[in-house]
Amino acid sequence: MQHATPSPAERPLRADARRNRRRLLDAAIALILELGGEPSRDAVAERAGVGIGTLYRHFPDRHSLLRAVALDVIDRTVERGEAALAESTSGGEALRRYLHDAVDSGLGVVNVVHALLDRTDWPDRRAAAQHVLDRLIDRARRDGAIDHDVTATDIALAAIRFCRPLAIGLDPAEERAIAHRQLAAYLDGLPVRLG
Amino acid sequence: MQHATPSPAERPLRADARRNRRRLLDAAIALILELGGEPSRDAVAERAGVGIGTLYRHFPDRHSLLRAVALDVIDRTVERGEAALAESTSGGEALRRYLHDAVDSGLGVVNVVHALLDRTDWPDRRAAAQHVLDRLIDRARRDGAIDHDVTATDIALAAIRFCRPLAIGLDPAEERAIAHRQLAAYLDGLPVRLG
DNA sequence: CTGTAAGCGGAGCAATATACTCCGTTTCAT
DNA sequence: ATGAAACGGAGTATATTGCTCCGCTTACAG
Repeated sequence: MQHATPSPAERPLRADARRNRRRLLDAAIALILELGGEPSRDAVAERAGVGIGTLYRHFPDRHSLLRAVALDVIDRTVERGEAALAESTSGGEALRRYLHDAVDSGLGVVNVVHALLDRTDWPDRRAAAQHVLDRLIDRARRDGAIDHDVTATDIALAAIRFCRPLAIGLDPAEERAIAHRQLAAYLDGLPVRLG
Repeated sequence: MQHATPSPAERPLRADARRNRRRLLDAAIALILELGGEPSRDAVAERAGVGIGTLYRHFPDRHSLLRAVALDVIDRTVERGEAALAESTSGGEALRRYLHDAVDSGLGVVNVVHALLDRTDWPDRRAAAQHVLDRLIDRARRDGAIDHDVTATDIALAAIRFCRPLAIGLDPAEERAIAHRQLAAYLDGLPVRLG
């Protein structure tokens, strides 16, 4: 045990491997958002412009692709949540911005994946997401932007509803535009006005 | 060609056949609402407590079950829309009632089915649904309940969004309760208050 | 009560879709 | 230039689903 044997995960990926991994993730996200369900492996590989062998090398078993997709999206959402918290002038504005960002960053896939995955997966990330949301709500409350009867569950469920793809054959831009419009109206209707 | 040969469709179904048909429809609706997608034939038959042969006798080809489900739900929705129009004291109230009824009567399956079916199917019913919606909006506008920039498309898309199953493993009652809460907030946030 | 046609169930086969492996070829990094 | 890493995709195994067929059961008219 002289020099710690570097676990294989540590070795940096070759450039093409990193690129393909990213492509697979993006393809999977796009497909899930489009069809509102789990896409077949072959479809993901084709969409990514990559061989199936490549998909299996990066994501060997049934769940690992979905897991990776969920982590990717959650991380992005948490990051944006932090930014919203840091940069917004009011709690209401931060919360509103967070939810609109969630629509844009594809949080919808997490909902879809969530249904397919064991809840015991990635407890840490879920905790991180939960934590950001809690802080957002807390601040919005302290600023008087939302009532106390608006719970974290309400917001989480709203995120699920408004981020979920309509799966009606709309193109992604239109889909997002609609989600933003509807979300805005919903937020306007929540007890007490959001900044 | 003496006495007009009665087309087979005309002969009234035997009592058990009618019961089973109804069961199949209900099972299909429940399954679609639960999993947010097309259920397998076998699953529908099992849920209905009926043999697969029976399913195929009633709905011989790929689309006929889905079509029947959609017609069933649309008819119910149109009916309720008419009632809302007839019984409500204001246009805003009628529109609000219509949307909440849509959540209850499983309009969500139409969204799901819609994506799987050819749009050229059942043009008549679609027209009927469209017509009720148009009248509801027209009346709500005349009553000053909604602005002119709230279009029929907005309302239709809202119906799609709020009726769509969350497919998160909630039981149906909870699912509906959430949809009602969210819909209410959304409606409150629409330009100009609904009666 | 009885006969019979309408209806039922579900085993089982065919078709399709999906998961996953394997290995010769290509690309990257040094 | 060369070895290690990664790639592609044909091909096979497996699961899923769609659908048929026919012997049995049930409704209901007479």
